[in-house]
Amino acid sequence: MSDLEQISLELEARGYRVTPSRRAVIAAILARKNHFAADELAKRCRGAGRATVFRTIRLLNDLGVVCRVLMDDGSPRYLVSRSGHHHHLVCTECGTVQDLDQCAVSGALREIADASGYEIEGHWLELYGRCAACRAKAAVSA
Amino acid sequence: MSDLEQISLELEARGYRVTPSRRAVIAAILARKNHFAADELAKRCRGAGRATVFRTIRLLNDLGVVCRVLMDDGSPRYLVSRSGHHHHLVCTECGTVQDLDQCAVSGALREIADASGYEIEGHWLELYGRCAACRAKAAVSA
DNA sequence: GGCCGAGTTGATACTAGGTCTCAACTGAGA
DNA sequence: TCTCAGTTGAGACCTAGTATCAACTCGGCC
Ligand SMILES: [Zn+2]
Ligand SMILES: [Zn+2]
Ligand SMILES: [Zn+2]
Ligand SMILES: [Zn+2]
Repeated sequence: MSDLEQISLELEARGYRVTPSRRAVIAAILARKNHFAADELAKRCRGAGRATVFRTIRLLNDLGVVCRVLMDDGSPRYLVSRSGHHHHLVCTECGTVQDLDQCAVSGALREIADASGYEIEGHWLELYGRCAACRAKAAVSA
Repeated sequence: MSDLEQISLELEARGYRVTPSRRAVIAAILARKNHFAADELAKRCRGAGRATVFRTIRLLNDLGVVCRVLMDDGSPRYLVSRSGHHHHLVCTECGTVQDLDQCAVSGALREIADASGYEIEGHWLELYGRCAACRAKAAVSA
């Protein structure tokens, strides 16, 4: 079963219609190798208007099919990624995003909750760095 | 020495002029008890135009006088806060922001760097929860 | 005092990244 | 076939800024 079909089934299972517009958006997303900007996808994706592209991205984000990633300049990008709680490691040179399978703050939460009196409900974490490939390239050219 | 004077000296020490417009913006910021939106400050602050308010906020942010905080709905707010690396704990009910004196991820960075091959350069972290006051209020009304 | 030039200002236009509105359309089920 | 909730898209609108640029300010120098 293709990714497109799988996502379609997921949509149907939750009571959403799988329309031609939504198919077009999902196909355009799956065709992107790396992360993408919503506006860029809207321009690239004939078959769905801008509002529908944004709505579909939000829908897929809610479903856990895509993740929203904040780049180091603060601009948002989207990424086909695994669902469930996780964070990303973004290369500041080439933009490659790597999923992190563990949450780097979960361990500290109890301590922070105790010290602050807050009941911690959620968090947002992005990590920025230079990936192995970019570091190797820099080492060669240096 | 007032906060306003202290910040003015800091500006002068870095080669920036302390103009009436900047004084007005800084005074308006210091008058805010909690965090504030840049646009809201621009509306409230007679004595400086919108562009100058935004420019001054950015300047103060660069100087470490104010911090940018992402609320849980993603909207940015600013806060007079200490300089240096730190994070914030935001109450999702009343909006109170608490400075955290320790960085909750610094311990995990080495491990993540080793596992990923990335050289980690920075990160962005916000924590969300319900503060002690809001929890107490909820408990009473329940 | 007068002049210079860098720093600063603010009105306005512009941009990114979205959301809202609303009339038109679609399609699954009664 | 009728119905009506779900969906769509053009376009208006919104927030959070940044870019432009002519005008202004002011410290330093003659
Ligand atoms: Zn890279
Ligand atoms: Zn986490
Ligand atoms: Zn609170
Ligand atoms: Zn930190």
